[in-house]
Amino acid sequence: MQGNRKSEYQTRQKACVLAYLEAHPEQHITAAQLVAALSRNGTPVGAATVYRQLERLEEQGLVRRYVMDDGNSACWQFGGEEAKAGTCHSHFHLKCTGCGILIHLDCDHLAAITAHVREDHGFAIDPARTTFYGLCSACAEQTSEE
Amino acid sequence: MQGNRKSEYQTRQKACVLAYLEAHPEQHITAAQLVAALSRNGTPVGAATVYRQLERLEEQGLVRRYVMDDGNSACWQFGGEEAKAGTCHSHFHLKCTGCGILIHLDCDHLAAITAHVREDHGFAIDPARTTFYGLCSACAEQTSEE
DNA sequence: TTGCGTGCAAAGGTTTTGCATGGCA
DNA sequence: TGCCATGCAAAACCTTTGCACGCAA
Repeated sequence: MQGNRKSEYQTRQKACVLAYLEAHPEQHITAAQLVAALSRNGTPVGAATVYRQLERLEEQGLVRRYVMDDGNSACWQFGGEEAKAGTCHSHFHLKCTGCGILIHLDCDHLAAITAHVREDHGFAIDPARTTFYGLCSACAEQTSEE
Repeated sequence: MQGNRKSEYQTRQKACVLAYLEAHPEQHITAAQLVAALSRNGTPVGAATVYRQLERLEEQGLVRRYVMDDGNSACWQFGGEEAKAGTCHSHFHLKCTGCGILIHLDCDHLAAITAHVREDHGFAIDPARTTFYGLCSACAEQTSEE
């Protein structure tokens, strides 16, 4: 079931987008930043193409999309190798809305969620695309004392 | 840190916005829906006013703002006080990546997740911002036979 | 009366789409 | 060669802001 669903061309722009995200694995990057960075890199890519590539990469599970608190803009982060290798299919991610850190959570307890929801609610959760939002312990302290 | 900062007029529009949200405590309502609903109700309120009131209500903790991972729209829901109290108002959402349907999931089993992750992993999940992605039963069938 | 709240419209920003051209296979 | 991908620009979208008028206190 893996093969090429369609003929997908190998283009320079595609490689540039992915390469940049790969080079910044722990950063969340907005579309605008990506456009600017690539332009600065000497390999300019149109905004429309960036969005189209990001959409495609997201579908392929190579990058992950996050939404900023204001809801006006989204940012992307490379997170492909794990998702690609399939080692993430039983573990979830925690994204701190305070500092933006991404925590990989390996826990059998949580793996049971998928089964529970599928059996009791008829919904097949895709852990690779699902991220828990909240506050990490450090940010929680800051918030509480504010 | 509480309510009456003063010089807040009591207007019909303000009451209408709050009344509508109060009347639909378990629903997510977008600004556009709110505008449309109020207009249909015979008490039209301008979009700008709706946003201004929502912003104010959010500050006062009377309503809560949700940002969908779609990124293109935000929703509001009445119920700030309960959320603050921390009572297991664990209300997660399932979003089907196939048809886009949003399922509201009220389930005690899932409420335990929040507690577990907080205690064992030191991470305070915010159910309001967390959405499970996956496939609903209908879309799962379509995909499997494709 | 005073001044906040409202409405309309225009601005602001992000993301999507249309269409002709260019590049990969 | 065929066909996908790109780029530019315009559109679509949600949200915010400016300004004059209306209404609550």
